[in-house]
Amino acid sequence: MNDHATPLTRRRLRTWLRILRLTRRAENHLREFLRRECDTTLPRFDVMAALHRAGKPMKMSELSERLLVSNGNATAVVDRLERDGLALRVASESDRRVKHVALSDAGRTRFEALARAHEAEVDKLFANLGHEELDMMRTLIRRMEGQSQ
Amino acid sequence: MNDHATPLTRRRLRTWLRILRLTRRAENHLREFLRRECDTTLPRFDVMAALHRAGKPMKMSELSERLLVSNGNATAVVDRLERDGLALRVASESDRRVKHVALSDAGRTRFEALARAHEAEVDKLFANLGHEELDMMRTLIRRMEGQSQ
DNA sequence: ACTTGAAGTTTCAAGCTTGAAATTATTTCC
DNA sequence: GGAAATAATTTCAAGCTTGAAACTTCAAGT
Repeated sequence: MNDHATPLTRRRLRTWLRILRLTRRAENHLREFLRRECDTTLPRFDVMAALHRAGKPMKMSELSERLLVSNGNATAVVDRLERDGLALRVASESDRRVKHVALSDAGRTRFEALARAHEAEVDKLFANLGHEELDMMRTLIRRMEGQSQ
Repeated sequence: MNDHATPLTRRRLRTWLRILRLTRRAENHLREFLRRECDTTLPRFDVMAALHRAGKPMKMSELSERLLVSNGNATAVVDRLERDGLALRVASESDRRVKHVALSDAGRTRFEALARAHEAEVDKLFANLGHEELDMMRTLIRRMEGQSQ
């Protein structure tokens, strides 16, 4: 057992490239799906999902941290959602530096439909994996992130 | 065994979100690394890697297909690499619609240094995983892509 | 040769994304 | 209380990315 023909370093690189490819393919598929079927984009969906999940107004910085994007990026996407009436910005009362952002009623309604369609599409994408394989996948990811950051 | 408390659909979604987060984190880390230590960007690195790997001039369309990006995107990145003297475009002799793109000598030299640094950084990122876990990861990815798509 | 359709690439507008600088507000420390 | 450091957000330029339209060239059938 324990075939070390390929050095560990090389195998880590190959694995990373495989993960990257998988993610790109899935993202491309979902982007296309959201565009064609739902007339929206992935970044907008991600922001709406984060806001919906939070259930209460979020600070701009919480949003960008949650989504792993820059502050400037969050500002730009929220600007567009706000322009389209899907999100609202409210200045915080306790700290006037802070802006709270939340889905509007229209945004919440819109997102709930989007979320159902998106979930169904993800279900198709991962149709080949069952419970055990999915759990194994998440276990490996958790281990990967173990202490390295 | 076989705990189905969480429905399969929901578990597929959770797993996808975990993969997405892992990929984003790793990409952010590598982008930052390439910027700070190597004065370059991820898209440029990806294009150079594809050209280096091919070992011979590639059609623009082969490049964008390989990288899973649009043709317009490949054009833009190659434009910048060419401007910086790292890549070369040559019109095909047999088909005048086709442009072949390859690394210049400077580009090849530059990439070889970049690749070493990049590989070492990926090695750090995945330091927590050993041979078996990496193989398992790739097996799961292969199965995921099984017939869907 | 001519038309029609398809293929390869670029161009373009719009949107996404980053990192740095600027702006405004708060906190801390004299 | 005032200066200086810190924090939250926005602004901005540059680059990335897409999808559609335009352009050039090739292939096939007439």
